Amino acid sequence: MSPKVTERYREEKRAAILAGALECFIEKGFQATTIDDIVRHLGISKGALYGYFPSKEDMYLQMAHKRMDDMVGSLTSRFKELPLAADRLHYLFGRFQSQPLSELRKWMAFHMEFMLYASRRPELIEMHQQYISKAIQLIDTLIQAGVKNGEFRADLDTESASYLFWSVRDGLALHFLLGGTEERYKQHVADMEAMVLRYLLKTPAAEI
Amino acid sequence: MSPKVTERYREEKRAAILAGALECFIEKGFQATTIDDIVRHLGISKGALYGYFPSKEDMYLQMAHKRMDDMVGSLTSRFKELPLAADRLHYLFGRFQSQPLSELRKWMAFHMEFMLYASRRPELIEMHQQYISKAIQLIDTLIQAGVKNGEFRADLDTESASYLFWSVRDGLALHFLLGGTEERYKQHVADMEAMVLRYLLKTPAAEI
Amino acid sequence: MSPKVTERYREEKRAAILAGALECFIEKGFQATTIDDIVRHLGISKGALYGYFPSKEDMYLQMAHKRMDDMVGSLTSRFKELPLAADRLHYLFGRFQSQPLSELRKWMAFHMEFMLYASRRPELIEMHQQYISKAIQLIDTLIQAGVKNGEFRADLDTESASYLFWSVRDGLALHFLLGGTEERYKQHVADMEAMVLRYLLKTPAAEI
Amino acid sequence: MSPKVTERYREEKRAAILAGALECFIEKGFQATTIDDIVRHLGISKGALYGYFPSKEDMYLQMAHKRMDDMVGSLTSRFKELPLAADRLHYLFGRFQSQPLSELRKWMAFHMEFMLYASRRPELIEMHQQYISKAIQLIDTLIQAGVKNGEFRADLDTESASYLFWSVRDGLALHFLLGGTEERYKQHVADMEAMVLRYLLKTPAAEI
DNA sequence: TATGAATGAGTATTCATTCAT
DNA sequence: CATGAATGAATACTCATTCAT
Repeated sequence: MSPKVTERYREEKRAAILAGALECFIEKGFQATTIDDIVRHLGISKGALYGYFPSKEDMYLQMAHKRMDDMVGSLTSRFKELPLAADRLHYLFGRFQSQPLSELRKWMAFHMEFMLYASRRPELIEMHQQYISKAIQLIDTLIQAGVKNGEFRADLDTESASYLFWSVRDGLALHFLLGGTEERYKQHVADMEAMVLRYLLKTPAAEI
Repeated sequence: MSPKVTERYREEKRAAILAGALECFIEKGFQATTIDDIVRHLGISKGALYGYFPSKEDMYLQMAHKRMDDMVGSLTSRFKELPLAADRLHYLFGRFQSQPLSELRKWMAFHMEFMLYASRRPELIEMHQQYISKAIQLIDTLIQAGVKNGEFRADLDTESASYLFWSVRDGLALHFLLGGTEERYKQHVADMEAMVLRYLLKTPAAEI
Repeated sequence: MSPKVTERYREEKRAAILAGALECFIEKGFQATTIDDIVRHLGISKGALYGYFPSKEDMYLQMAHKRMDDMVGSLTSRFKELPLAADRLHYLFGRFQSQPLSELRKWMAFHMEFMLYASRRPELIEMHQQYISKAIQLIDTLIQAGVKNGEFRADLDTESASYLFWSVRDGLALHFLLGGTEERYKQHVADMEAMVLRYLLKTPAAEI
Repeated sequence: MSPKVTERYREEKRAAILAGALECFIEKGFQATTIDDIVRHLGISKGALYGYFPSKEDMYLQMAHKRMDDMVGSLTSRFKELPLAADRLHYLFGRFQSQPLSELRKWMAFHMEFMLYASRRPELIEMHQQYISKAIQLIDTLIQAGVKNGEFRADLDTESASYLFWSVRDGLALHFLLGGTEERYKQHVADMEAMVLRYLLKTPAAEI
């Protein structure tokens, strides 16, 4: 009869379990992580975990969505302070550069395993498209604003450009998944920024 | 009793097994493919298979190497007929575009599974670096030739540019792993070519 | 604070729980019905349920007894209005015939599951004998009355006849557990009545 | 390349596993018997068992069919030596009587668990009807022969009578599942024979 | 009394690899 | 060399029951 307290408690516990499970997944991968790993890590019982999530797969899905929403939310709010499209992009590349490589690798592995997993399950593909389109739209909107501003070329296919943006970024992370130095990675991100801007900007002379 | 014949026979059988296994891996993925799947597909016995390969993992590794060597070899010989760096790149993008999406997806899934697999096994990372560096060097050499030619900008970090080249390409494939139309994919490859060339070429005005 | 009220309340709640649990058991079977199913069906909490019954098994047992007592009670009172043994039997067969097959099946499954369950637990067997003997005695008494009346043959082993009566009845239900039409079932019950009467009656010529 | 030897070996092993599993099922029941119980009992590995049967359920089904076929086969061949329908029935009742109660109980429990199990799985019901109809037809044919012979009444619904026959038999076994003495059981079987014959025979005077 | 979160033992099935024939 | 029967470790999920609030 006290839904408020219980509800809040459940929500917190739920989040705690998700966080603990994420640590496990990132450390060992989705498939390699067993339910026993997770409950041991969290210090709870199997039954407790299953009281909050119906399956391992479900935990995985909710986690991926949460991560994307967090990223989009954080960027959206930050972008409000940056009126110029080029500045927004620059901010983004700065975030890419400042993320430690070790962390990027784990995220990338997590993300890839999700995609691989989804690619064998037709019912997850639709859900994944929604997931990924949030990121595409974010950049698409950014580039459209840049075009309106007069910062970027008017003849751009903005959606395609958004795809390319994420492609270089994800492709680069992919190549650093298994090796490469922090230093080299930063260099590549810088060059990537140059390449992307040269592609978007009206006057190539303006490039870095 | 002549060792040559036996040796040749073994080699052919070995290649046949690898080819059959590859078909299975591409169809179902590495983990999902069982040894039983492979021997059933090939019409041989488990014992026979293990007479040629010590483990499933080993088959996987040899296959990945073979694939890369084939690609590099095929491109290297094709490049001899194309003196201009820009033409070589154009040829490459043409290959990207003409590959059916369904096939690309399978290759990408195969490739990703390999990387994910390697990322959890430190002993495989070194081997993967060699594997990947073959592709990097191919493009690095191509770009260096372009710089020497005077086709490309002299201030390029050619290795970095090579990384970016493969990054956009692989990143794009990654985004199309789970969905997207053939048409849209081709459009993105075309835009990708524009972006890369705009980055490499001296006179952006020269771009498509 | 008056114990009477509390006691009465407990008794009613207890009966309500038993009734709700019965519905679940009949619908899904004893083993397949979970405590969660029952409390969900009743809209109460697990703790509440365990405040009234020490275990799932206990609920099961009490339920079976109640059912048998109800049946015997109902028949006993009905029999008072039927002086002739043959009429009493005819009434019984009428009840068998008029019970919808779908309902009979559920009862039969319930009954069988109880027996199977008991057959693996020696401590329940004694209890089951009491349970079953109530039904046997009911018919035994009926037949003895018929013999005294002069309706039935004097050389009958009445207890054995009572066993046979229930055997045909339960065996028939058993055969219809998994299939068969309502129509066919009624036919069999009619023939069953003919067979039983032909066995009990002095003058076979008197049969239907 | 030696299918004969292998085939025979597989068949024997298959039968041995079935026999061992049956012992376990009869001892503990289908659901209560774990795969570990069975392999421990047989002294083989789990993998070996699953090389012969795809699932526990499948073993169960094959076993039930084999048992029925064996019974029908054995009776059919025995009946060839008994021209009179009444003798055939008498032989059957003799078999019922001579079967030790302890064994009957186990068979009955096994049989009941099968039915209960099937009653919750629509896809098994059809299969069960075929299973049971073999027994019904055996007796139906027997009774029809008796009618033609002039031994039995001409106005019988022979199929219905066949149902009644098995009903008394199975119902009796059901009542002795949980208790009762060997002696009492034999008495009931004898009375059952009397009841059934009195029902079938033209001249009741001819009974016992 | 009522609640419902937590417990944790229990189980069918898969599959890479071996090895006797 | 080839065969394929055998091995056995590994793993997600269920549910009757308890007990702190």
